[in-house]
Amino acid sequence: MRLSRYFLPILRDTPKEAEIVSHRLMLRAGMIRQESSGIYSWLPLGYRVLQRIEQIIREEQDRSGAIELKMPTIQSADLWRQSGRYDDYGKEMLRITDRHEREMLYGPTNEEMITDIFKSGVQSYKDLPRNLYHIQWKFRDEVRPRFGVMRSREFLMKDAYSFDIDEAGARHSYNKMFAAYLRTFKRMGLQAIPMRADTGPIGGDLSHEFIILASTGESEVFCHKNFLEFPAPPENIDFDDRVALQTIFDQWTSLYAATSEMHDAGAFGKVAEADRVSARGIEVGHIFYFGTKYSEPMGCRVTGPDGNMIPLEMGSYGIGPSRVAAAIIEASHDDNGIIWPDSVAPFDVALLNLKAGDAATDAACDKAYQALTKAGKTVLYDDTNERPGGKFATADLIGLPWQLVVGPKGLAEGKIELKRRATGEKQSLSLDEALGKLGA
RNA sequence: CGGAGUGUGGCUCAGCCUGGUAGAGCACCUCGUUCGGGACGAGGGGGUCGUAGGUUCAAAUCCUAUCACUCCGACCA
Repeated sequence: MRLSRYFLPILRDTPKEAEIVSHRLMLRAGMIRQESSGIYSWLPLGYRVLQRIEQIIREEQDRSGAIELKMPTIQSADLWRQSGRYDDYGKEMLRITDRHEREMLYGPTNEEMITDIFKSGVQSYKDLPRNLYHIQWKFRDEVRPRFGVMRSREFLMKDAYSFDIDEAGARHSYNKMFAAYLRTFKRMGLQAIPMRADTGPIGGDLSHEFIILASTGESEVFCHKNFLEFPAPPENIDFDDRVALQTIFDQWTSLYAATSEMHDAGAFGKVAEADRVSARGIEVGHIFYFGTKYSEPMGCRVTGPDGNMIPLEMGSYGIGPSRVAAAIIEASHDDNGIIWPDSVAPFDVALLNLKAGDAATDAACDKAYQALTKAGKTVLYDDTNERPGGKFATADLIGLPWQLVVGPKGLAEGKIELKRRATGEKQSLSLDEALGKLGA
């Protein structure tokens, strides 16, 4: 993409409402724009990041055996009356009336709808287990939205729902998501720590929040420091291997880790002092096992082996990709701007033309652009005639993994600069060498 | 929802107290000089001062209402 043809509204000043670094940087880098309190547009650069995050989530959900579908944002109040949550959910739910005076709502979550869908499509225990997920916009009318997309009212959520015949099966389904989440966050460059969590309005008795440590996190968390080094499950893990998944679950829950709501100071005190981590954290995922809380009242049952009707054991599993985008920035930035992990960066390479209009420089940049594109790299080519200093600052702000700097001076010496954003390391190379380093 | 505060060109803000018909920096446009880590000069465009009402010869400024947004507390991906 040529910058001269792109839509990238960079801000030089920091908008005053932005309190935390991810919000500031997302606004300054032209990723998002506030439309209303807690409601944001994702501008082209931000949307690319969001899509990459979504794709990693999708790949790991699929790997674990979950099946993607798409449910609507608008739901009928009747569905929620069946579970009894229409009245329970309170003002956080955005209620809407259509032209026929029918009561509708903008979905804050989808347990009711998926249960309704599932029961209409499955009659036998032989059709189990299943896990269905979608990635869809949600709306929760937060009393106080803040921190940009970190706590917004409209937000994107991947929500998965598992259906099993019995508790043992449901626990395996839970463990699948547990392992998939560890892999998902690791791929995004985040070390997420599962912590025992309160189940809140979703209900149930087994629940973990996946927390990443960040000084601007909203919750206070306590954990064993070894969690910071734990490896995620490997790519080839067998999700049908109950023992292997239980082992992963046991490992990751063997040490102390809790949010402030679940914190047990006494238990934490037994952890060696040097191993204790008290920090602030950002919740990037939350998984629940809640048994028959929805299947029972909504009549989601199948015929079991003995011919009797059995209500399904369910769980739900959420990740907020829009929040994750902000969380990644909280975890990965410096004074100059964002430092994108390779896996979620909006483009792979920033190509900086230091003298647009100069024939030799333009030619070298064109060559690099084409070679990189052909090699499957995404390139944001700054072909504008801005002052070079501004290009460097902009490149650091938007934080692409690599910066390839091409100017007449370097070309004359046969050397151009390749900079790694994360380390600041710069190499002087010939154009071909630089392209080789980038895999082109 | 309780408490506090803010609305003035795209962004950051001054002006308001003490009414006299709107400013600065950045950004943007033109020309020129520049060009390797947020350039310089000259010229230029852009604002119903959140909205509605009121007071007044006169309102960004005073009064009333209203809307929006932000921050501090209880909820959540």
